[in-house]
Amino acid sequence: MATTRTYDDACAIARGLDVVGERWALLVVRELLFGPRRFGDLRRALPKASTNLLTDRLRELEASGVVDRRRLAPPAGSTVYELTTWGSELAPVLDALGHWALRGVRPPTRTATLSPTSILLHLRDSVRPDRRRRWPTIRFAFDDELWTAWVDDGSLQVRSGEHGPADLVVHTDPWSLDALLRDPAAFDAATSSGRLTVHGDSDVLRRLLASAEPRT
Amino acid sequence: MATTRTYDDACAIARGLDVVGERWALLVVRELLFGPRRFGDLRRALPKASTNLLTDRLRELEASGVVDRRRLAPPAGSTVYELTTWGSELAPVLDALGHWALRGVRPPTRTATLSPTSILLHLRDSVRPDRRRRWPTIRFAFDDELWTAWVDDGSLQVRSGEHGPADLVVHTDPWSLDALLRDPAAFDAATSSGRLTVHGDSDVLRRLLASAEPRT
DNA sequence: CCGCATCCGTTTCGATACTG
DNA sequence: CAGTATCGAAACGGATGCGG
Repeated sequence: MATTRTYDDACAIARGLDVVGERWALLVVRELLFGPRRFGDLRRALPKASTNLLTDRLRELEASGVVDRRRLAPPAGSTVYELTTWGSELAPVLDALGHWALRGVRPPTRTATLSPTSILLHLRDSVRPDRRRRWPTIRFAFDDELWTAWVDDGSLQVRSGEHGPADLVVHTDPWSLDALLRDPAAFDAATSSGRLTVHGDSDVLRRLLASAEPRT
Repeated sequence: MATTRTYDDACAIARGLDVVGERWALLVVRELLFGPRRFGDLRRALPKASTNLLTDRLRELEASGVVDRRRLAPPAGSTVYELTTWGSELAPVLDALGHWALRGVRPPTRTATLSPTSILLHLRDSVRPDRRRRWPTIRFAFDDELWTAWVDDGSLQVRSGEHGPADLVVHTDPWSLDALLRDPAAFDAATSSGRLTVHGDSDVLRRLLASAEPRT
């Protein structure tokens, strides 16, 4: 059964929390920021949320107009969840929360999870790709889940899945990418140890990582 | 007993939610945005939160560095809660959430509560005081709780309590002020019915309300 | 496998009563 | 005024089952 409790407070902040304030709700939204995802994708991205909880949140977010549930055309026939227009407008809220947290929160634990979406969000917010250069399209492959990234107007754009052809393909995992964002100089060590594989011009990724602002 | 559960997710958004994602936490922060408040003030502002819950949230927010608990000097001797510097930096998060909610959320119910802080937040975000005019300091009195508002650099500033002398004093309640923000033309009806009492130049308040953007 | 539904122990919430 | 104590209800979290 889905949660329906309310703060019954007329303030816009409280009414917003009525919609996205339940536990895990904003993390589901986070996972949908870069495009549609299947139930199993969300499960892998949020392994510490139980399946019934995921189901409940998706139903509630669907009922309140934040998420759309869509069945893909046969023969694929699978169900995908994606943000509505209104739901995608939560991006500034998540951005503000993430930037606030970075300024004062304790470092993550050793057992913490890190989803592809999370690290790509962080990559997008960290890098400052040189506007004068032409940047090719990058395909990120995390354990067979694909993302597409490209530079538009001086900032990195990311979408889930294959958005057209890519000029280079990067196989890695979220934690290795996180380590490279902290220390871009470890690029060669990551490739030679197999934590990072680049098909195509690896200098593109090297330059992108090097453009990241130093971590606070 | 205070809540200590965690998402155990390395993403900054999740770590932020570990701190302010528990139920009622962000509404407690909202109530502290305009300055220090006592436990009883918070209780009146959030009447639907039980007292033990308020205690738990305040303790957690204190432990994580969002809220400071301070005992006033004798003879007052009362305890007040106020945001730390980091805690006050949650303002953009609450702003973003409130603005997002206004664009898509259902209207409040008939039984909803509306705290002085909530309506003053809305007032502050709605009005566009004319920069060319000199605006006097306004004291708002809601049921013996006082706020001070003044115009600085074209926007309304609000603080809880008495911040220096005020040029006019406005006695009202949150719902009446909300109604006037929706319909500034009802100003005279509000004064003659006693829902609004102004000591001083009432045209100041009239002009301020009239500068509000029409509601979406 | 995917997308849930059901069951069940634990934690948190919410309401009321009570104390220093 | 500023919280505790208590207790039933609800939500969470983990495991398992099940039809497609």
